[in-house]
Order: sequence, then C-alpha cells, then structure tokens
Amino acid sequence: MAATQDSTPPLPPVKVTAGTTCGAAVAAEGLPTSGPDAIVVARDGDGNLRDLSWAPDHDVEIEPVPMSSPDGLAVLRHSAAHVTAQAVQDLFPDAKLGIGPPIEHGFYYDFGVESPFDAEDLGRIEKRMKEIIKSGQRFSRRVFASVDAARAELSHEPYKLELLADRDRIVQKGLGDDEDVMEVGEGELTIYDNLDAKSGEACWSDLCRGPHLPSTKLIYASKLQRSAAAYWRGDEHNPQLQRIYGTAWPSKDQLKQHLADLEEAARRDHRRIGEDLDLFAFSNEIGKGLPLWLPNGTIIRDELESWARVTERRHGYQRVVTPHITKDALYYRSGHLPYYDEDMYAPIDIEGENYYLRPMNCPHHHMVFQARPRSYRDLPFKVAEYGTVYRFERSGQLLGLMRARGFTQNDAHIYCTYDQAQDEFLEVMRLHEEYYRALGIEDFYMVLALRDPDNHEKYHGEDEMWAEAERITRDAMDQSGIPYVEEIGGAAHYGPKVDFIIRSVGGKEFAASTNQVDLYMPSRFDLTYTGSSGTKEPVVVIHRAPLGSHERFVAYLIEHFAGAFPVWLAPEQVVVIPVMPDLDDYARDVDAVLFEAGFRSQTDLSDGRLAAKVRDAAKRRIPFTVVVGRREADDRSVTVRVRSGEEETMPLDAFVARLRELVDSKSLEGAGHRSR
RNA sequence: GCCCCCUUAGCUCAGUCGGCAGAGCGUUUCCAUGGUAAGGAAAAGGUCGUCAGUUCAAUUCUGACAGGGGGCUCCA
Repeated sequence: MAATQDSTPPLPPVKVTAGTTCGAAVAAEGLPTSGPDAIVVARDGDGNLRDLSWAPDHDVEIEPVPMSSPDGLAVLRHSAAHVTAQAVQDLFPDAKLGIGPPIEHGFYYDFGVESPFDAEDLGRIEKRMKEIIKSGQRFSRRVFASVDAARAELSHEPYKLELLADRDRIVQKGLGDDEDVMEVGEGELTIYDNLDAKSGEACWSDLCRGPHLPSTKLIYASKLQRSAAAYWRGDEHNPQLQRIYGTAWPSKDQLKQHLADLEEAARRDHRRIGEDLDLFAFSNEIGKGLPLWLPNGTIIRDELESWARVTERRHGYQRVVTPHITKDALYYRSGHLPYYDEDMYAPIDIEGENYYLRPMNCPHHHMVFQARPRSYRDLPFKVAEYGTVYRFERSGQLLGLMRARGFTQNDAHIYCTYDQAQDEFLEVMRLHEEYYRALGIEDFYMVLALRDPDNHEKYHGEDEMWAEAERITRDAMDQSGIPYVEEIGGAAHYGPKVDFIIRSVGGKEFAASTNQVDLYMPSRFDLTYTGSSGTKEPVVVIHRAPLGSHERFVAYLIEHFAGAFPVWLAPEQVVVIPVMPDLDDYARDVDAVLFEAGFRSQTDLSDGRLAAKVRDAAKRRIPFTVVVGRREADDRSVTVRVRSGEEETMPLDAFVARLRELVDSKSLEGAGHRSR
C-alpha cells in the first residue's frame, strides 16, 4: 500500500544468490542496516515487497527499500501496529485482534475489548511497546500449511477467523477504502511470529501478509495518539471495536517535526481562526450546525458573492431568486421523496399540506426553466442563485462551517441541448479553473464518481442514459486536461458527478464543488424546448457549484490562507495607528480618506504603546498597519507595514492607489498560504 | 446515528477528596509625550451548560438532556 508518490530515486539493484538472504546481500553491498535510511525490506524481481530474511531459491536481483521511502514507512508503521497489538494483548489478554494497517503518517490497530481504552491505558500500552521495541524482537515469517491449520491456530481470534472465512472476497475487493489486505493477502497464507532476541522463542504472533522490519529495534520513534471506536470492517451493522491510532517515524526528529506539523494544523483550524477573527459563531439556542455569520465573516461571504456575480454574468448566467420552503409534491416529482427524507428536516404542516425546508435548489431552478416556454434560441439557459438550503445531517457529521446543516450554495443549472452539453460542461470546468487560480488553490483533486453497476436500486434511469451521461462527462473532462480519478459507486442518484475534493487541515476530505451532467431530471420534470423544426425536445441539465457553499468554501479559505486573507477578502484591510495622542487627528484624517475611498479601514486610538498595537493588528491578520507620526503628518504620508513585517513610507495618495490596485486585481500578494 | 472524552468569566484554562470559586489574556477607568510583536495601576465581570436525583449542604457525586471534541459510519 502507500507508495503513491515515491520521490526518492530507487536504489540500484542488488544480486542475491540462491540460498542467501536479502539481508546478507544488502549488508555485503555496504548499504545501511540501521538508522533512518536503513534498508528494511526489498522489492523482488516481480515487484513484491520481501522481508530481508527472504532467501530465494534461485539467483535474483532485488531493489533495496530504505525505511524513509513510502514503502519503507508503510513497513515501519505496520510493524509498529504489530507491536501495539502485542503490547495490548500482554496487558489485556482477552483483547481480540481486528486489523492493523499502516495509514498516512501512522497506523492503527483495532481490538475487540470489553471496555474502551482510556488515556491511562494508552500510557501503559505505550510503555510496554517501548520495552518490546528495545528488546529487539525479530519478526519472523511462517507459512501455514493450509487454511485449516491457520483456523486451528487462530481459534481464539474470532475476527481473524472471519477474515479467513471471507478470504477470497477480501483478496478481490479489499476490506474497505483505506484498508489493504495486510492480513490475508494473495498467495501463501502467512503468520508473523515475534521472536525473543535471546531465546529465539516466539512470544507473540499475528496473521499477516507482511513484510515486516527485521527487528522491532528499527522502530526508532513511535507514539500512540488516541483511541476511538470503529465499526468492524467499516460496517455500521457490525460491532464497534476499539481502534488505537499511532504514528511511527525512522527518527526522533521526524516524529518531532510531525507533531509540530499537527500543532501548526490545529492553529489553522477554521473553527479556531473563526473565533479569533470574529468570523462566525454558533448558538446553543439556535441549533446544531446552524452558523451565525458575524460582521467580519459576512464581509468575506459578500466579497465572494459579488465576485461570483460579475464572473458568472460574464459567463452568461442569469440570476434568480427562489423560495426556501416547498411543498412535498416537488420532491416526490424529483424522486428525492420518499427515499431521502431522513436527510431533510421534518415537514411543516400548513393548511393540511407538507412543506419542506429545501435541501437543494435544483427542483426550484427546473421550475424557473418551466415557468415559460423555451425555444432552442434560448439555450443554453443558465440560472444562477446563491441558494440557501437545509440538510438534516446526522449529528456526528457536523464540523464547524465545513459541514453545517444550513448553508448557501453558489448554485446554478444550465439547460442546454444534447449537442451543447459537452461544451457547456467543459465551460464549467474552465470556470472552476478561473476561480481556483484566482485564489491560489492547488491542493485539490477531482473525482469522476460513477454509479455502481451492481447496485441498481440506488440509481434512477436507464442504462443507456447513464452511459450517455458518463460519455459526455468523461469527454469534457478529458478535453479540459484537468487530471481526475474515477470512483465507482459515488454517483448521484440521477447521474454521474465530478467533485472537486479538498482537505481540511485535520485531513478530512470534502467536496468543495460538485457538478453533474443530468439526463434524468429533464424526463422527470418534462423539461423541454421547442427545436428548430418545431418539435418538443428534452434538455440536458448541468448542475454546478464551483464555489460550493459559502460555509464550506470560507472554512476552506480560512485554513488555506491561515486567516491571512488576500486584501480584497480581508475583513479588516487597514488599521491606522498614531505614534502618540497628538497625532490622533491625522490618524483620523488618514482613516477617513481610506474609508471614503471604499476600503475597510479603522483607527486604533486606544491607550497603550505602539508596539502593542502593532502586535494586536498582526494577530488580527490585518494586511496593512499604517503608522503615522509627526514626520508623516508633516508631508501627508503614511508608513505602511505589511504582514511580513516590511515597511515603507509613501504619500497617502500613493497608498490609496496601491490599495486600489491590489483590491481591483484581487491580488494574492501578502496572503497566507497552506504549508505542505 | 454509534463509541469515548469534554462543558467553570468574553477567550484559554486552574480549582474545590461535597461547605456560596481563581489566574492570564480581553473589557472599563486612571496614569503614562510614546516610532514598530505585550508600559503601569485599579475596577467590573461567573446561578461552575440545563433539568432532575442523593445530601443538612451539589460547581464537585448520580442520571437524563443540550452543546462541543476525537474517531467510525453516512454525505442524494
């Protein structure tokens, strides 16, 4: 697993003669066998990873894999997971083993236990791990003669038995999204024994495909992080196991750096910055997932919205306004009811009719299209609205602004002919590029989510329709040149979709934007136009929301810029600070000029020293701190300090012109950016 | 929705082995003639998330509920 972006160049191959071990061959070449770059495993001629204890029965060439490479890290972390499990079973003999794969930056191991692990338990487990690591146990591979033999040896491990019973299917499909098949891989069925360094006796064993480090001693830096419940095999109908998360690195320095990175990420968390910069708030009395946008946050929201308004006008969109509540009939027609009602707020009974808070804008826009007869001359007809919707997300899913229950989407629907659909979808992708480039967003990827052909119930419409929608979407994507990955099973119930996936600083992934070519709803809603020959023709609907929702997108931007927004988005653009109270009048004067010129300027005339005010402005991430004293007042100039700490004295007029240019060009100059 | 943890001043957090609670920052007032990341002093500010229960007494113990967090699951 892992090994997605191996930047380290592969080492030159090493010859292993029949009967000797890879480890011996590697050592003979003088390659390191300890330290962060220790060769820990090798890739054989067929590309499989092998333990260094592997002794081929014929001469082969192997590629040494150092611990610091992605594959090496995965081996290190998976080995650390084994040590975790060994420590847990030493301390909790009744704990049943689940699975323990490496993951990005670490590993986990799942255990079936009577009661969850608490912080004290984790401390004890970690202490026991350190003993095991220090003792230098050797990981030793052993092949089972048969599945029955494995079953007999693992009779006390119900979850492992389940893996054995389901082995064929698991080998084919994997366990879940993240889990590979570490336990019951293809080919030989193997178990790893941890052998005591002195006696050579096995002190613990675990069903595993491997490979592993030669010795626990090579786990130089590991740390258990937290425990949490997780459903067995990722299925909520299964019992919950207790998962222990940990991280492991080839050196103490790398561990330290990783922990520092995590702290830095926590500082960028939009919930924290939202508090610090007075962007948004939640209220117990209003309800979960229903954000209050404070004045500063509203500025960001409004700036984005005006930007979208002028940009989309240029791209041919027309704006509409539609209601937030709707009779149930609309959703029966769209097919959302009755199947998706659990994701909607319960209906409101008014005069004997059920009204729902709308969970999406699409059907309303379809009604806009249908409100007048449309001709082919009207197409493409592009309807845009910053539409507020409410979705009853399950309570455990909420995450600040990233996932809220009420939010406002940068939504639009394009009604066009079949012939226009591919070009229009391509145009939507181009619009995304325009938006994302303007904000310096590069750390996203795109998914083309297709339907799962084995699960027909989840989807509406005929096979031919789906094939056609997929073709149009894929052709447009390929034409756009934007790289994407395909995902089976993620489609909307009415069509395939293209999602722009972003990550929160916490590492969670969200769709920042979702786009669809929809051939289904036109038939459902009877959306037609009059063609050039006078006949009624069905339209194609393209759903798109490049800026997603204000809530999620601003949350993302907060983290992307670490609160240091580009000038045009910054809620506070300028603070004017007089050097001493005598200069208050000039400070007010400067502030008034900036304010009149349309900028978000304020003065800081409070008590306190200049240094403290500068510090305060920096904490609020204000792009420009303007300091004025006698010198500036005398020649009507300003001393401008930018976020980096550099400063420059210039005429007030020149500063106004500079601000105007930065704002008008939506410059990213001076903005924060996400460190990698 | 599920498991675990958390909820004390505007913010970050101490604390009370059950006897009406504290710090730092912030706020307010006063002092401070001062040029770039915390000048000084004083004051105000809390029904210790809500509702029950146990108790002479509950912020502290128990329970329910609400809200928050970490995961899992879900995400039309």
